[in-house]
Amino acid sequence: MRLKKRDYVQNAVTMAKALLGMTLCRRLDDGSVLRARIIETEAYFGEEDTACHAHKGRTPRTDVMYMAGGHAYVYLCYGMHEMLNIVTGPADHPEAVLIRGIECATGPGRVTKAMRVSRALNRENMVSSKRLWIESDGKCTKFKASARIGIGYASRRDQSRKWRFIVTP
DNA sequence: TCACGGATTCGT
DNA sequence: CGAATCCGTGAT
Repeated sequence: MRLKKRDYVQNAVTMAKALLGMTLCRRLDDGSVLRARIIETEAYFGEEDTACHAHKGRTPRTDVMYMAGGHAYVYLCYGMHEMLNIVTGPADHPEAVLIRGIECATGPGRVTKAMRVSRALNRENMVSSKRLWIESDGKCTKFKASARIGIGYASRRDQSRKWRFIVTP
């Protein structure tokens, strides 16, 4: 079943775990649909999380994270990689889940390449979009938690949080 | 207008 | 493990 708005309006850490095993769906311009099982995620939680892009407050870039859960936040990293995040939580509290891996593509840059996701989908409403959404079969998935990657700029405390989640076989 | 640096990737 | 890569962001 396709996720509804209420499914997205929850804590990003909870959502990051829940998204494991769910299916990321992408309809291309030619009508074909790409589907992939999500196997790795990371949570970014609010201005209090120094690893979160929104920790310095609301800016043109982070504005989308302040929208209600269910929107896509896509940005360019290292000048060359597009990153797909799912905005979660209530409006005005910036939270998001980075999709780090799908079956047959690990690494956030590879995920967007495989699923043909670009910044053109930034701010997309995944509740109503015909181009990007998520489906769940309701099943639980086992996973392991570890520290987030590539956040050396964050506080030691936030670097140590185990907010990276990977499906276990 | 411009200096800074990054939620990475790939090859060795 | 280290270099490539380069545009966007955010402040001036």
